[in-house]
Amino acid sequence: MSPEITIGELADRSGVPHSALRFYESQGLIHSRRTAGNQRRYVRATLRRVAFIRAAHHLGIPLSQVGEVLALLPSDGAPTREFWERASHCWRAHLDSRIDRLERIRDRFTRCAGCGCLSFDGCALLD
Amino acid sequence: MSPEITIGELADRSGVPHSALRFYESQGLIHSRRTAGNQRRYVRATLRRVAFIRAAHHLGIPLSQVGEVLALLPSDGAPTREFWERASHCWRAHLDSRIDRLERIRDRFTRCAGCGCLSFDGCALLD
DNA sequence: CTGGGACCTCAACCGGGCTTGAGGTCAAGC
DNA sequence: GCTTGACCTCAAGCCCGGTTGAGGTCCCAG
Repeated sequence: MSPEITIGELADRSGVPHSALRFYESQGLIHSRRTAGNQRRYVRATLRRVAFIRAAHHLGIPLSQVGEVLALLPSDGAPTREFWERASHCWRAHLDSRIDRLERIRDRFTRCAGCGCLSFDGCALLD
Repeated sequence: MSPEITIGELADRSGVPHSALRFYESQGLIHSRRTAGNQRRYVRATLRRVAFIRAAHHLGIPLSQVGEVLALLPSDGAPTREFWERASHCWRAHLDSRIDRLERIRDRFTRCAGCGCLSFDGCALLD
C-alpha cells in the first residue's frame, strides 16, 4: 500500500469524479505532486480534505469559502479535530441562518397568501 | 391613463428591470402587444403577473415552474384569487419541504460534528 | 423639424460547479 | 513490443436568471 494514491483511487475512494477532483485542484482546495510522467499523486490526507469539501458542499457552503478555510491548513494536511470543530461551528451558524431566513419567508408568505392580495401596495411579499 | 403601459412603466411600477421583463417575455411568462413601431405594450394585468413571478421567485420557485402555472391563465390575464390560493398552497408545501430538508441536514450535521469523525466509514454526512 | 430619451434586437457574458470531448501520453501486463 | 486502460491538457458546454453592450429605431416636446 503506497503512501501516495492516484487520481483514480482518490475518485473511487471518495466517490467524487476525476473531473471534480481536477476542478478542486484548479481552485486550490487540494494539491498534488506530479510524477516524472506528469501524473498526479496525492497523499492520503487528501481523502480527508475531499471529505471535508463534500461535507461542506452538502451543507450548501460555496467552494470559495471552503477554500478559504482549507487554506489555513498545510497544503498536504488533513483537517484536524480542532479544525473540524471550528469549521463546523461556523457552518452550523450558516445553516441556522438559512433556516431562519426560510422560516421568515414562510411566515410572511403565510400571512400574505391568507390575504390573497398580491397587490403592490400592501403585500408584504413584494418588498 | 392609458389602458396599456410601456415596458418602462412596467419596470418602474414593478421594480423589475427592463432586461428581466424582456427575459420573462422570452420565456413566455408575460406577453405584449406590439405597436406599429414594434414597441411593447402591456395590459395592466401584467403588473400582477410580474408581482406573482417575483413573489414566486422570492420563495425560490424556479421560473420554469412559475411558467407552467401561469400558462393556465389567459395570456393577458392576471392571477385570480382562486388561482393565487392554489399556487400559494403548493408553494407553501415547497417551502416547508425545503425547511425540513435543511433541518434534517442540520441535525445530522450536529451529530456528526459532535463525533468529529469525518471519516469515510461511519460519518453520516458522507452518505 | 430636430434633439434626446425611451425603445428595439441580437449576441456575449457572469458565477458556480462542474461535465464532456478532442487529441495526446503514460504505465503495466502479456 | 504491443495493447489497453488510466492519465494528461485545454477548451467548450450546461443550467439559471438574468446583465451588458453595440448598433439601430421610435416618438414626443419644444
